Amino acid sequence: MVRVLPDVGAIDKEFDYLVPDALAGDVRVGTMVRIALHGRRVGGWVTAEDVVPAEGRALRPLAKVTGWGPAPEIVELAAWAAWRWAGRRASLLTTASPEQAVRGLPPAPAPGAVPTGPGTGDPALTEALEHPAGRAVLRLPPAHGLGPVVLAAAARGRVLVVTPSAPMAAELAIGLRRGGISVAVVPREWARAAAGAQVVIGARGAAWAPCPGLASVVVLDGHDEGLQQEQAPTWVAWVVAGERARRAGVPCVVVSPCPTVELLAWAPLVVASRSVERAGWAALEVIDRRRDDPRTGLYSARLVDLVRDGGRVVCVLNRKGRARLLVCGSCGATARCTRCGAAVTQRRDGDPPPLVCGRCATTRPPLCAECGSTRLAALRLGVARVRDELEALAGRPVGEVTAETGPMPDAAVLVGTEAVLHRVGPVDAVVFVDFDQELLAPRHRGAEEALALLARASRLVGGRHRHGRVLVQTRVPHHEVLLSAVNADPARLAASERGVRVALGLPPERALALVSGPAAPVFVASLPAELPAGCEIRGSGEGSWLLRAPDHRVLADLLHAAVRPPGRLRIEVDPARI
DNA sequence: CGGACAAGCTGA
DNA sequence: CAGCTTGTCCGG
Repeated sequence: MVRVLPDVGAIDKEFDYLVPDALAGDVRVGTMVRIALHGRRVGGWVTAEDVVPAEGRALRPLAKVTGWGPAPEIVELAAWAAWRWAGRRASLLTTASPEQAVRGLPPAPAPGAVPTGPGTGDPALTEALEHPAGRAVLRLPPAHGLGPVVLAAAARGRVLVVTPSAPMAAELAIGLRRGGISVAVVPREWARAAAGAQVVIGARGAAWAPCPGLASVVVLDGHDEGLQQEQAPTWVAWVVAGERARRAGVPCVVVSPCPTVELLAWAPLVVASRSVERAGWAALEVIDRRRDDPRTGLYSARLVDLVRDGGRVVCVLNRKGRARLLVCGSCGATARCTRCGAAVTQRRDGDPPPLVCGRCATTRPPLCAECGSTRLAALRLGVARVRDELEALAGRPVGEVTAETGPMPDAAVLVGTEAVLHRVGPVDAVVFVDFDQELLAPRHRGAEEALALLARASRLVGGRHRHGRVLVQTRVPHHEVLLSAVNADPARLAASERGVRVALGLPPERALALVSGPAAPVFVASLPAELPAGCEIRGSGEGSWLLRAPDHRVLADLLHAAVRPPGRLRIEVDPARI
C-alpha cells in the first residue's frame, strides 16, 4: 500500500492506494502514477511506501504507473520547499518531474574525458568548493568564462549546474560536449540526467533535476532574478540548490559578478584576485548629465561619437514601467528620497504638493535636496523619437529591439529595452541612455538590479582586454552602483545596500511575505492576534498585506499555522516587489 | 480540480 | 414546486 499526492491544484492532501502485484516492482517514492479519485482519473506522485492500512476502508488500486519521477530525497526537498515558500508540494514536484512520461532510463552515459590533475581547476572555484562551511559565494567578474568553472567542478564528480536562463544553459552545454563531457540539459534530457550524466545543467528548474551520485552543485549568476520563480510558490533556485546540497552532504557554490546582500548573508564569500576582477569588468564611462537641459539633452557628445563609429552598439532605453523623474531646474540633481535614496514623485494634493518616496513612502516638501531650489521639472523621455533621432545622429541605420519585436534587425546600432541585452551577441559598446530610471527604481532590489545590468553589459562587450565600452548617462554620477562598476568592486554597493536593508527592515535582515488575492482578508484574520516576537503585519489598503518576520523559519511556521481558506490566495515569500 | 448534493431563486 | 443556478464539501 502506498500514499499518493494527487497532481490537482487545489488538493494538498495524500490518499492511500493498493499496489497491484503486477506493478509492485515499478513503484517507489517519487514514482508518477494515475489514480482514481472521486470518480475521475488524475495523476500523482507516490510519497510513501509500505503504508500501514487504516481500519475499515476499502482501498482502490493504483490505476497505472505513468513512469519515473523525482528521487525520494527530491520528494522530501519538495516538502521542505512547500513549507519554506508556503506553497503546494504538487507544483514543486511538477518542476522536479519529466515533462513527458519516462518509462525507462537510457544506458548510463560514459562520463567523458574530464581533465583532472594539477592546473586544471580554477583556483578560486577550488577554494569555494572546499570551503569548510560547505557552501560559498564565489565572486567572479562578468567577463570571466563560466565554462572552465563548470569544467573544474565536473572534474570532482557529477555536478548539477543551475543557470538563470535556458539559453545560457544550452550554450554552456555545447561547450562542455565539445570537450567530450557527458551532459544532460534539463528539462528536455531528464531521463539522461537520471541515468547519470557527468553534468546536469538547466535553468532554475535544474535545482530539482535528477543527479544520482551528486558530488557538487554550482549556481551561475546567483544575483539574477531569473533564478526566482515568478508564480507562487516563489522559490529561489540557489536557496533550493543550497538546501539540496546540504542534505546530500556536498558543497554548493553560487557564482556571481555582483552577489546580492541576500547571497552574502547566506554563505561565506570567496573572491578572485584583484587583477582578475578588474580585468573582467568593462571600462565604464559615466556621463554626467546634470548640466544639460532636461528636455533636450538626451544625447551627449560622447554618445553621438559612439553611435557614429563605435562598431556594434547597443543602446538601452527603459521605456516600460517608466516612472517620471523629477529634476532640479537649478542644479540638475534628480529628486531622491532623503531617507532611502529612491526616486520621489510629486503628489497632486497639498499646498505645496509634497514629494513622496515610491519605496519607503517618506514625504517631504517639494524642494531640491541638493540646492534648496523649488524649481523641480518632470523629466520624460520622448522614447518613440529616440530611434529616429539616433539614426539621424549616427548617419547609419538603427534597429529597434524589445521583448515583443520579431527577428533581430540587421543593423550595427540597436535601440531597445533591457530585453535587448538578453538578445544580442557580443557587441563593442553598450549605452544606457537614461540610467537613472534603473538607479533610482523604487524597488527594494533596484540598486542591485542596476549593477546586474552593468555586469550584463560588461559581459556583452567583454572585459577590459577587449576594449569594449559601457557608457552610462546619468544625473546621479556618484551613485554607489556606478562607483562599484567603475572600480570593479561590487563590495562597495553591497556595503551600502546592507545598511539600507537594515534601516528599512528588508531582506536579508528580515524575512517578508506578501499576501494577496480575494481570500487574503480571511487568511490574514486567521493569524494569531499575538504575533511571534519580531513579527509584524501591515496592510497596504489595496487588498494585500506584508508580513515581516525575523527569519524564514518563523515566517514559514507562521504562514503554516494560519488557516488557508477556500478561494484564490497568493502568498509570495521573498517578494520581488513590495 | 470537478462531481455531488443542498440550499436558494424564478416563473407558470 | 420543477428546473435551474450558486455554494460548499470532499476525495482513499
